Amino acid sequence: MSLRGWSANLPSSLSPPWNRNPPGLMGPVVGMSPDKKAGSPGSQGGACGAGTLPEAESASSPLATSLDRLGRAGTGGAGTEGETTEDEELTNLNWLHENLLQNFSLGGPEDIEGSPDEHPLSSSSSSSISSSLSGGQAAERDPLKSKPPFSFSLLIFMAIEQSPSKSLPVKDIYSWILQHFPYFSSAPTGWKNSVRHNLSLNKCFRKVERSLGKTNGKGSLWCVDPEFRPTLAQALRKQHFPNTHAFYTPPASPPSASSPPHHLLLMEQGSALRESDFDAATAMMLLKSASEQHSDPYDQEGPIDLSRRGEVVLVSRDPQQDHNYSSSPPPPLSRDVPSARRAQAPGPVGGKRVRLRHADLDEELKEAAGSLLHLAGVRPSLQVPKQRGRKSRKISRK
DNA sequence: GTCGCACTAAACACCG
DNA sequence: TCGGTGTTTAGTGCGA
Repeated sequence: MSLRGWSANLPSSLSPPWNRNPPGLMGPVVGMSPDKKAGSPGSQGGACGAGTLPEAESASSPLATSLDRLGRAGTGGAGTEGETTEDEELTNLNWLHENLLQNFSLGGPEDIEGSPDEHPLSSSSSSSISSSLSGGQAAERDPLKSKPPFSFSLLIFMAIEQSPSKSLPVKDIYSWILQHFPYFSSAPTGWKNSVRHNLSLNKCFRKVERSLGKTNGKGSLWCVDPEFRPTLAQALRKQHFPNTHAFYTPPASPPSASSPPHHLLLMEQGSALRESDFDAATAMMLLKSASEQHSDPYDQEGPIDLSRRGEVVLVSRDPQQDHNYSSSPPPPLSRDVPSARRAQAPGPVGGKRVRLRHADLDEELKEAAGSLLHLAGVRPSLQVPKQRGRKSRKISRK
């Protein structure tokens, strides 16, 4: 069954956005004139961080934990694009599973058991990446090349956060996106413009002067404003797992029981390529965000003891932030926060964080666990985040 | 119907 | 001069 096949079996509301979206999704991308610089994306991919960004390559982040390894392998990080093999991803996913699922004992192990030996992860996720891509069924690949269910801001966020130095030049951001979302490789360069647009306008991102000879001109480094890192992480989670609880909540019958849900079928069919990719990134971000709150040098709140479920500094759960991770009181929340961001004093600013109550923390942890379950293939009937992406754009606007 | 947000496109300026 | 980068503005579509 093809991806289209299974998606066709689902209600439209459960269908992943990239399938739910008609060809009009990113219509301009598909229908627009081919990228004049079509070669650039591919050619840039190999240069991700290597050579062009020594600081990113060599920088050993204080946060360089296993999570970072995960991130690096997932991104190709300091390596080249081609070096990121499925095995690496699988290894990392295994690590994720082995370490984190076991460390996260929030809802009880029954939530994450799902018979590890028969874990869908072992038979799907990473292997599906190559198999799906190497398959000759272009028609089935198309959906996989649909626009990822992440906003550009989140893509940038993931790219930056997965870099060892937590900062990337735009070029490497391009590369990361291209590497993880091949959709963009066939998209016109307009998306690059959007990336830059986001970098400039989204106050979540800050430009860092490059110290290595390069001054301000080309190739500034971009990093995530530490103040917004948790917010972005949460936005990522929210965007990807809006209804995590739906599957986090232990089902009446285990997912792997006699009546496997759609998602398991799909995983078995190796059709979850893109999603698995997303999952890896998302789960990593979730976990990283959790760990980085623990070690974020910018975090003035000090280390977080997950075992101490009293107060944890997390972002506000203001529904508004579900869609606007850049939201914060001082600057306007409107889409374009141009000079507001720059006018804003860099560095941590108090008052943006709220302390989550115990219940909220539980919810966070549950969501994290849900993400891991999702990563492991236990997914909520393809509960894909509410796709904010446009479904269709008129090809001819002007 | 309105509003906010994400996205796209374009133009322009700056820098190497 | 050219290409990459960064900024800004305008317009569009979608979901809440």
